[in-house]
Amino acid sequence: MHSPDTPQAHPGARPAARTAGRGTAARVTSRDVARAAGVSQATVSLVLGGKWRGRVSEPTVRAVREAARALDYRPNLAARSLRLGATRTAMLVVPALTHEYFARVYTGAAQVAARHGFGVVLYPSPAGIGPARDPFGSARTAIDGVIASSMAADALTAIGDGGLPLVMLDSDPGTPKGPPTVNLAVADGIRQVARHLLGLGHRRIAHIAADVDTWTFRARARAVEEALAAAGLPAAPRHPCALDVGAAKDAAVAALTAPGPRPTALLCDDDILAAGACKGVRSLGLAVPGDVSVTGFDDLSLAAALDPELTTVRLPAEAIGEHGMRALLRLLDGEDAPAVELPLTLVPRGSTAPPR
Amino acid sequence: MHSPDTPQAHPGARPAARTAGRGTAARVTSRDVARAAGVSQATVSLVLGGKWRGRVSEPTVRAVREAARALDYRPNLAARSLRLGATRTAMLVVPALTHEYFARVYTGAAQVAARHGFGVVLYPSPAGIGPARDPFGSARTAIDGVIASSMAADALTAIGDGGLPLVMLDSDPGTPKGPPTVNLAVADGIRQVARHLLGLGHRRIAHIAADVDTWTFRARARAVEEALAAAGLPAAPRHPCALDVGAAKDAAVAALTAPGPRPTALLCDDDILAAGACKGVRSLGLAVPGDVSVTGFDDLSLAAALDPELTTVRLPAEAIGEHGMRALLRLLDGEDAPAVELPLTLVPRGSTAPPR
DNA sequence: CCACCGCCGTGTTACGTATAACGTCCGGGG
DNA sequence: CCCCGGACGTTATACGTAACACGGCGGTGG
Repeated sequence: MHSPDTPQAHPGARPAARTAGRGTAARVTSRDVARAAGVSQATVSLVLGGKWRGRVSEPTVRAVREAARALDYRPNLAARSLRLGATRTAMLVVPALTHEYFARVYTGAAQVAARHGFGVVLYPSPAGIGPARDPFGSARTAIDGVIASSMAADALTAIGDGGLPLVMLDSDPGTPKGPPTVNLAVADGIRQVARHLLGLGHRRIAHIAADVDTWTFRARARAVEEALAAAGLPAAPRHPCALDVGAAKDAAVAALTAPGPRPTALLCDDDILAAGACKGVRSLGLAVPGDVSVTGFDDLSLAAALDPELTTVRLPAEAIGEHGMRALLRLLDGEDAPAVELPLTLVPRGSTAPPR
Repeated sequence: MHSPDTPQAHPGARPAARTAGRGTAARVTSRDVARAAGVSQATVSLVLGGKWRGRVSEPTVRAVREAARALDYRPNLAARSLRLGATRTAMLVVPALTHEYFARVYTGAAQVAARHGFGVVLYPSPAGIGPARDPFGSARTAIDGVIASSMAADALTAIGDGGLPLVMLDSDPGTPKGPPTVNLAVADGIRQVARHLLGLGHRRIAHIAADVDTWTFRARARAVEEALAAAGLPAAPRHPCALDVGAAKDAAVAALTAPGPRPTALLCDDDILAAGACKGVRSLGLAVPGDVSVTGFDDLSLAAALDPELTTVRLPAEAIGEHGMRALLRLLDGEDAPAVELPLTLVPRGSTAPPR
């Protein structure tokens, strides 16, 4: 119906027909500004670069600035990058932008970046990591550093940082001399959830676990064990499942119909699983939170859209992105960045109640 | 013979001050490749640029390619952009990346872009549109074109396209000689929802409307009127509200407690409103869909996470991004792009049933 | 034997910027 | 009187790539 697109980039691309049809965006260069201001191009560069103290008189500075504004001068970023050998651009690697968490991480990183004159680009095709030897492709020459989120350590080396400054988010901080990390206090978050449930009187808690091998989910699983052990309770039965609503529903049903006394609470590894768990509870004719309490993790917008609203843990996703970007900026300045761990906060809502 | 290696004394021999601790990523240039292959830099550029038909012999071509691969050569994008006057980068302007729809649009656009050697960057700070005269800032020199989604036409001019090629998504196609548009068949989508409800037997339908002044929501509102009128029914009472769960809940309560016979169905402008509407229904002690049917629009992942799952309309968000990118590519090739309208599909699920 | 042409490359230049190195003009100290 | 040095700019250069214009060279036709 619509035109199919060519599978490979055509080598004989057209000369792009500069300013085809559109308004002729007459590129104004620093030399044009210089001419207009009656000075040399070097002076324009000095003035607009801000390093003119003691080198250019104030009237001249004003003249240059005036001319630049009058001509609506924008420095050519490609030329600047070529000259400086730096692009003032960071690349953010995330598994999937459609997951709200990562979109928020991006937002935070971009905000801080913009404040420092940096841009943030996303890793091209999360799914299609090409031949191992060509990780970033030519993009490697177009970025100054990399921020990678929620990646297995080996997956990162598979991508290949290409010797670029690197910051890792939500990743294993274990490696002693590895890249700086910005992490969430996941264990503490889980502990808060557990204490909340225990405080309500729950003693039989099942764990709906995400079957995903990343640091954050491994940390969540371990934290659940530790939190219950600390309360002197037996280990919670663990029901691993894929990270989607349907799988979680099945896992919840399995948890609630397992032999032995029925759990009164389902502690879920994240909000999506919790949504599925709620459906599982109801599919058995039980009520949330009347018969079974359910908790989530992440505080996606989903959590407040469910009925009842999910008791969950808020992740400061934007802050993760912000700190990640700040760490990268420090790296680019030659300093080294300290590891960061951000605190989480429990958000008690309607999906939890004392057991009947 | 090779060119004599004249070791000219560089005036400013910079010892790579920046990369202090990190691995010094020895930049390999096309000239290095040329030396290794025993040819000139021009030949390397020709070969790697793909335009050597009849200009370079096949053995030489192989030698160059071999050398490039051996040295792991990556062309410097800044230099290429400077030379070509084009950056092979598009900018996508969206209101909020954290909205799943826009994240999916980005994904689609990026996919097509990558296939053509293009990159996609996001408009820096959606919230902070700075002084009107400096819309894209210097970024304007770093992009070849703009794809703008869901913007009021005037807001776009406020941003200022800066004379760059422009494609508009989900926007008013009204302007005769304006930019190419890629739109959704919103009216038809609403019609499908309305027919679905009417087919189930509903006759008293209230409209929970988003109080947002963009093309897509204006189109939805008008389509609701038309669809009911076409069925010979009186206009649906319209309850506008902000685009969040809480507001929608209140609006739903208002709709259901208004004087006169109670509506048996709530047609909502999008899934988020539908989620809120469901809560409103239940807050009155009524059931979905037993007492009141509820429909959404967008088919966010949220729709399948709710209980019951939402009857909604699936938007081909990725396809919107893909077509947007293709249209921009055509514009950059000097051709002009036809307006596109993508079809929507109803997704019947558990939130609708015949009225009691 | 020369003119001509196709093949296979090479020399050179320009893109726009940042900065090192180099004047130039003056007032003043020795 | 001479030279020094600060204030104020300018000239020149390099970043890495793409592409234009040119040029040997070997064969071929006249």
